[in-house]
Amino acid sequence: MTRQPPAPEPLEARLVQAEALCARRGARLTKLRRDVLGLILASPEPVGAYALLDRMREQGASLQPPTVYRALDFLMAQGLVHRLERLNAFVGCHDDAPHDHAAQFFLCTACGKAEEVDDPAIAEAVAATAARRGFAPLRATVEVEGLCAGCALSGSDRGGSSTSPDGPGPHRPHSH
Amino acid sequence: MTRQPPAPEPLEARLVQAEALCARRGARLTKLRRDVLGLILASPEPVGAYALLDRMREQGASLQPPTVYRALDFLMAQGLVHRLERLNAFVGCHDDAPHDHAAQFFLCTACGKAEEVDDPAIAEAVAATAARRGFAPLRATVEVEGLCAGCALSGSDRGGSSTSPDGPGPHRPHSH
DNA sequence: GTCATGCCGCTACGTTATAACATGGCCCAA
DNA sequence: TTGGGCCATGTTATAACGTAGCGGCATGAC
Ligand SMILES: [Zn+2]
Ligand SMILES: [Zn+2]
Ligand SMILES: [Zn+2]
Ligand SMILES: [Zn+2]
Repeated sequence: MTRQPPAPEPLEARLVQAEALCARRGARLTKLRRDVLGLILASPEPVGAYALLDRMREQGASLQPPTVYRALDFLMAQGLVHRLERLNAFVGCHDDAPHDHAAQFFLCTACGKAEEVDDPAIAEAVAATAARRGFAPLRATVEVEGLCAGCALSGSDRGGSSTSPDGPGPHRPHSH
Repeated sequence: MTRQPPAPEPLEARLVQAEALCARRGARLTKLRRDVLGLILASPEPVGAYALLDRMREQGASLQPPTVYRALDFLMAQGLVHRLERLNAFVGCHDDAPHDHAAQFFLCTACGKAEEVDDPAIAEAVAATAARRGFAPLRATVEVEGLCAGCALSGSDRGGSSTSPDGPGPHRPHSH
């Protein structure tokens, strides 16, 4: 039980998919960029740029902040990763064919996980309000903090080890 | 024409109102906090913490980052100011009786202004999606970047100096 | 070949935020 | 009056996040 495989197989598949996507666009998913993307996709939680830096270095690479940020810029431009403003962190896009799309995020303050959703109703509500004000939107940041389904259950329904064995706690709530 | 008074009068009124509000709650709007709030309210655009620090020092104060951040924490806890995640900056709440309320922001990348709105439709759309996922939201960040009505006009309708004489440009677009 | 382009290594720096500890005033009880 | 709890602030240092700018090197076009 030294490591459990949450999703080790789809990772490579997603990398291959990303490669194909970039190739189709004439963009170059270099080894560095691919490695960074791999680390992001492998992480169960959003990753900060400096955490990525550390992990790359642990893997033998020798690089500096600008290199990681450039890779992140590329990946964001390709829509392969999103930036979470509240966390100063990055997550892989869950879309099958990533592009520059409107997305919303639900961030659990207990377990630290980020769920990406693409809800047209939210996007439309925002667009409608913008239109009403004569505002021309370019991109919208929607990030909701709270408790995910699992943590909300184990938090209120004390004693019931229904879905998630360990309750909320271990994660630092990220004060802000 | 060295200075035009955009809203110099309501400022003091809003400070008095904030004082009354805090008093009613048993919170103490000290001189420091009041000064910080005053600077934020006086600014036509969102202000960064270190910009506040500089302005406080220009006014003779001698303080360090933690002091400003503590004041900002207090003001946010009272709902008197909001933090804009995309800008790492702060704005005064436009609500008449500020409290901890859901708000959305429209940020103009041309003129740098931030418009606060409180649109129930957006809040409800977010809440509905959260409920559907079993997610218990605590607070939502909604920040839309784009061009405000004035800048959108002067940007597309070149030559027409309808409302805003100077087109978009002088403001640094804040890359991210 | 050689030239342009794009990617990356690297130094140095700028910006934003917090930890940790010390100080001073205020109120109240002993 | 004296001590202690509480809150706001002062102070020092450092953590965390992000960028400017330059130069080298590979790749691919001509
Ligand atoms: Zn996405
Ligand atoms: Zn959770
Ligand atoms: Zn508000
Ligand atoms: Zn504008």
